[in-house]
Amino acid sequence: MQNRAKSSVQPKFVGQFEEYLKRKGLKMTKSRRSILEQVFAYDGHFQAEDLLVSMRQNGYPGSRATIYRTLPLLVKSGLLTEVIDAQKNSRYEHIHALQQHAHLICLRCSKIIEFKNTEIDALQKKVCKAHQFKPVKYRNEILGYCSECQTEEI
Amino acid sequence: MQNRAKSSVQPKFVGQFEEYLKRKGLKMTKSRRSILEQVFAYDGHFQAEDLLVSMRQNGYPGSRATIYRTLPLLVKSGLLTEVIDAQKNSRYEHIHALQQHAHLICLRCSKIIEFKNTEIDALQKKVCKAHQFKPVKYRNEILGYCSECQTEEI
DNA sequence: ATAGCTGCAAAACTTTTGCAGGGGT
DNA sequence: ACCCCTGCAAAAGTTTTGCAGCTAT
Repeated sequence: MQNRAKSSVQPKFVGQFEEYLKRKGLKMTKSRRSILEQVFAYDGHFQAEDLLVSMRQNGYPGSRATIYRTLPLLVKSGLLTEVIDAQKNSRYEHIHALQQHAHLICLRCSKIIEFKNTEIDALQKKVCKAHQFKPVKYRNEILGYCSECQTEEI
Repeated sequence: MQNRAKSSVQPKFVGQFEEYLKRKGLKMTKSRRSILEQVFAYDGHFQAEDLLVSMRQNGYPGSRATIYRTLPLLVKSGLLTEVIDAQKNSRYEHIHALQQHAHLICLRCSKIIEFKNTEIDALQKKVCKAHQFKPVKYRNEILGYCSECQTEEI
């Protein structure tokens, strides 16, 4: 039972979550802290179910329900981003400090390639402003075939 | 039993679908034709279930399964576009001839506002090319609060 | 003390699938 | 004829929820 990933969450992220919770009149609990830790222990994109398995393996408690209840909170607190994959399931990725990015998702091998493009971001913000729309979440996913899977037909 | 919406599908769309089906070794059937008609009778965005109800109301036969099996074909034939809504369900809209567009989706009232931005489209294509990625489907949905629902907090 | 949390299991929902019979080409 | 299609109902799979007991503040 290696207590790995124990210190992988930067304090400022914990703080950001606590602040969000407080603002909403919610509480910081052991479960939520554990989930926060595990979430940041992930390198890439993961699903709720992945997280559950990972938590069980690492000896953390936590039920499926709690995970499903917590992930949206992390999204709303700004620590997590939700990506809808090719199978239309929710995948998440934590903000690794860097700027926002979008995804190319392969319909055959399910690979997810990240890309960033500040021009697109800027244009999107402009559109929102023009419509007096207050953006919360951007979905900018391009589905198709990656260079290795191009032979595949739709 | 008004036989409305009978002629709302332009022949060229029927042709396009037939061509796709032929290319795939599939058949044009009554069910598929009915679904095509009903799909083009819709003004805005609809879900599979909406279509089922609408077809029942208009006296068309057709089961849920067939609808779920046909909509993806229409997408692949290029006649329909899939949009993932705030609840993560599939919504569809037929191409009303015009160019591609993206969506602002209100998290509170679920309203869907369309917008087009050719600059964004061009940039996305450029990104794909840079990654040797063959795009099939673009998801460009911005979730947030429309001008009337801004008071709402997340 | 008082909200709010958690876990479990059941429920809810959309979407998919197996199968037996019907239908285009 | 052949293969594809359809309907039904059941299944699958993810996500949500009710409830009873527990826990931060």
